[in-house]
Amino acid sequence: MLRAAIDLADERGLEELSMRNLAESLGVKAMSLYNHVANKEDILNGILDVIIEEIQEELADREASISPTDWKQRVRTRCLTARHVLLRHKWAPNLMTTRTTMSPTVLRYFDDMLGTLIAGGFTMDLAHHAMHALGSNALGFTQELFESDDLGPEVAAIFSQDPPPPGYRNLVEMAKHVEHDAETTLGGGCDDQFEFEFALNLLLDGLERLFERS
Amino acid sequence: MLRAAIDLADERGLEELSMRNLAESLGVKAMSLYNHVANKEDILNGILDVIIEEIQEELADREASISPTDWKQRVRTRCLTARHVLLRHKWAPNLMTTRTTMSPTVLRYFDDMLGTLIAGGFTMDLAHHAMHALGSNALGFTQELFESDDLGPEVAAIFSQDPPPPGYRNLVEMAKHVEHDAETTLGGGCDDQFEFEFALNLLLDGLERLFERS
DNA sequence: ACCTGAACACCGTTCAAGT
DNA sequence: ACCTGAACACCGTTCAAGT
Repeated sequence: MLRAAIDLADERGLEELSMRNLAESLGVKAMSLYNHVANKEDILNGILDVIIEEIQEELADREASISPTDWKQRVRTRCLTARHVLLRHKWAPNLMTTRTTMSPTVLRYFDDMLGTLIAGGFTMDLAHHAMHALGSNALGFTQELFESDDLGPEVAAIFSQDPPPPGYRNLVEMAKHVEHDAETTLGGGCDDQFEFEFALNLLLDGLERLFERS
Repeated sequence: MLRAAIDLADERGLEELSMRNLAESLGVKAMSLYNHVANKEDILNGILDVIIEEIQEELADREASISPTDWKQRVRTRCLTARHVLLRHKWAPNLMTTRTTMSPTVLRYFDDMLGTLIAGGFTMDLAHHAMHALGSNALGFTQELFESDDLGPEVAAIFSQDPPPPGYRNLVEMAKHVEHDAETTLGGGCDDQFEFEFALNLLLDGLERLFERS
């Protein structure tokens, strides 16, 4: 049933995941779902747990070859693996940011990350701040505030004016620069994978410096 | 009207912001709202614009005394000011993460941030990546994945067991450590302000190093 | 134990009708 | 120009009734 919910979200989006739609995809009526689950909240928390388990499974393969004390490589791998799984479930970040309570599965996931830092020699204090600083990177996503593919008509107008209107000149120039640089672009937009790794490396390098001084 | 929507969200939360409730708070019927706005989406985008404008106003005061070329201090001030405004509107981050199109007002806000980096001497390339790396920090929030105040009964049970169950030991130890450390704690939870600034400084210091080598 | 139809209290939104 | 009642197509959820 959680599987069916995930498939539905993958194929039709999060907003199409209603009790009625989910029931239909299972060949049953909506009210029957309440025999297996307390409410919709339960389903949403449940599918997130399944996603986390997917990440953990993929991690088991990828982490095996890395030294337990090489915290930097391990943390990087954890974040990149999470991101790899989330690419299959693009709705997951939006769901994660709206969840309010944390399940044991998610807790377990964070415990592994924290354990990686401790095993690498972090003090409890630095490890604590590091967990917060990694933030959503630990779960494989960054807050995408630049949905450059879906700019509305008003914004499109700003970018097509020549000369560009005052107050928007820097962004227009940046857009041109990005477009003309074949190395950092993918299909006209930004290279999300590169940007994710750039931010992640910034954080990891910063933590490494603090670690070496502690 | 946008003012009324913001007040409603401030007082009763984002989920209580419905067309019917908003209309009632204006002493009018729900259908009347459609004479002033195309749909609810318009309202949500509109109140975010108002929030951005609040940030810009507060920035006008705080930024005046900082040198235009001191990008680090300026960016830090921008992020902290945004955060300061968001503390008055706790629902705003959740709303920002679900918006899909960007308004000219938001665009303008990002243009100012980008301009700050350019004025500080950043290459266009580094400035571009910096904008992505700052992510939600630029708008004053980090993805709070640790809502430590609202842990459900299952999670509470994990933290109250002695000895702690395997797989959760690092987190339990960290929780104890944080609780016993009066300097880094506020009311038993984490010091969100400290964590925000910690992550922000990590990013700023990292960018500074890249800047000096470019 | 599991399913279901009918109903309830909500949504956002449309439309024809009022002033 | 602005407001409104009635209605539509949706929600999540409850409950009494079926097997």
